[in-house]
Amino acid sequence: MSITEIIKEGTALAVKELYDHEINAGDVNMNVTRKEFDGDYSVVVFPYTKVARKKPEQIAEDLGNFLVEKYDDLTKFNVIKGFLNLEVSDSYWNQYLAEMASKETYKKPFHGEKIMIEFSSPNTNKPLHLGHVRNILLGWSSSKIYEALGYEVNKVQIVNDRGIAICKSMLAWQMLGKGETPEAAGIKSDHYVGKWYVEFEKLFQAEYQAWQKAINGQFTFSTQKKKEQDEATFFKGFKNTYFNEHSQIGADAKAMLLKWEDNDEEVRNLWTKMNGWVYKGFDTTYKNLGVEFDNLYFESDTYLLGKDIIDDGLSKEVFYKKEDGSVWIDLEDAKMDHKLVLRSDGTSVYITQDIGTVEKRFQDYGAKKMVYVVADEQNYHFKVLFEIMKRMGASYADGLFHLSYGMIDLTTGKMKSREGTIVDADDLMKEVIEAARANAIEKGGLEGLDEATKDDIYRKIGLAALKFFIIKVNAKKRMIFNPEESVDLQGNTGPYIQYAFVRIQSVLKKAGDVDTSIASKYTDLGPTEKELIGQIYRLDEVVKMSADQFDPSFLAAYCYDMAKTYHRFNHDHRIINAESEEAKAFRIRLCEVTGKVLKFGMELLGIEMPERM
RNA sequence: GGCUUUGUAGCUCAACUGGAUAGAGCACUUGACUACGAAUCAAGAGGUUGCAAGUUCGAAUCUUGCCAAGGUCACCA
Repeated sequence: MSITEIIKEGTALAVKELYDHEINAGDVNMNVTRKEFDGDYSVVVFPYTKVARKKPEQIAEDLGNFLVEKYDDLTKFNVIKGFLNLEVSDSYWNQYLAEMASKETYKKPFHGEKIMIEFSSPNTNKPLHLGHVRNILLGWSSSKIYEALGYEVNKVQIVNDRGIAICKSMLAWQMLGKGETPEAAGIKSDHYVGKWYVEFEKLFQAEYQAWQKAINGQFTFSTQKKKEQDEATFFKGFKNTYFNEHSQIGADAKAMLLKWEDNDEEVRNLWTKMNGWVYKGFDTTYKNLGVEFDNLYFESDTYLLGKDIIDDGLSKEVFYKKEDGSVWIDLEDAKMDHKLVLRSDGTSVYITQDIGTVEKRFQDYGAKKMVYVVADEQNYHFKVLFEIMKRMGASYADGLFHLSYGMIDLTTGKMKSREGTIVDADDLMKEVIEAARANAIEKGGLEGLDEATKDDIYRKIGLAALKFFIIKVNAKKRMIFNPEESVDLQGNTGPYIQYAFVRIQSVLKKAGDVDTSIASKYTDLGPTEKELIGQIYRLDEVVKMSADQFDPSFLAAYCYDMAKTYHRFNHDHRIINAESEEAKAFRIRLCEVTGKVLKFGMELLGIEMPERM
């Protein structure tokens, strides 16, 4: 039994024996003792004042005596106000450390359960940006965390490879590209397709501007404007209508989409070619980010799915049909709205294909847990989707989870493609690696290594800075991205944690072969040493919490705290020239385990550790 | 307007899910390298947790009402 369980169970037992009152061991209110007090764990005794009919101080005294008397691993206690501070024996910590040192890995063995996690899921008309980076880091890290807990994880993305957006890129390339290729243009291929998307927008805007000044535009403005509305505001709001009803180039793009749906050979060939460029570019970006997927779903394969489920749902009266033939679901009793699931012409909408796709995924893989990493702007969509699946009686409905994360703002405001403030993923990675390189060269410390090894280290440091900067923030919250802070190497950063690891490797290397078997004879653990073991002890709990809440930021905070404690430990204690052989053995072992835990934890965040830096 | 999320130090974020004097980093001031790597450590200063009530032995956390910011309410995806 773990020491925390002993304390909880023991407290429950004490309350039963001393005050004749049943409590659940799991409900015992216990936490790590704050630094300013003596002890390792603290039990809050206020909740027992009613059943004990005593003052909190007296209750704490009673419980403390009971626990220390009964359990050898609890050696001392002190009482401050309503808090019972317990001290764990050095031998317990020492034994625990030995156990952790002997483990090959901290990963749990496969237990048979499966989970599918969807993340990234880009559109194919433009390259990946900062928003995708947060998405990918959350998805990747969650995958690693579930793997560490013994799940089989299927990492998937749905590639939004069809629709009006890619047709815009295709049309612009067809009109102005003159058969050029990304290679010929010397541009990374996904950026090249993105370029044509921008070109389309330019053409469209030019056409729209001209129309606004011409007689048709002026007539529309004067007849349809709201009171007091000026011309600029009106035309801003009118853009979509113009695209759909008046624009020539808009009509051309839509015609192309129809041809695509009709399997027109020429359009399909162009589509295959340009999407191919995009995938090639994405592959590079994913590789540089250090992520990969197990399965891809393409929207072009799935966008027609779901209609049969709608039919099924109609017969089950989950849905209802309006007179015009459109199909709806009434979710008012779940505090939502009426929602369209099939158009009056029988074609599907966004949610229809999601209904079909979720069923397909369950048939493909059979995971009871299926997770969608998607920004919080789609909260309502997923609420509706999950409610529909529940009403359809899907066996996996309770295992559906929307890992909803806040969008990223820049210090200058929101990211908006129209205002050119999108932070590109490739550029960003390049910048952080360059910053790491410049800094490392300035600091020195990599003498004697060849260029390739150095480059690999710069890459690890730069990416650690970027990734940790993003993943340390609570996933649900909106975050502000400051490019300068994202390349910081000091303080609460990825490189700070890497540096703790590098120091450990350096110590271990210098120490050479040390017989750690005598570590258990070291019986005079200092506060910092205990604190460090106490943190190591929390590993399982933190991984579990990150998994349960689908939020790697807990793990990020954990790694940082541990690195911080290690740096202090390293500063306060002599390791190689310790005061005794036992102390040396113990500290070497503590270094080993801390290094292993840090590396393990950071790996779950998708961050690599360098041996030197 | 309905629903929803957020508001904590100058800035970026925490607070183990209701516990002790609300903690870190950055920036600022000061000290520590002939100690196993100073990308480090130590110290200082910085707070009416948006505002106001309420529940509780105890509230940043729960409830309600205001204030502010974001998201969403398409036969778009």
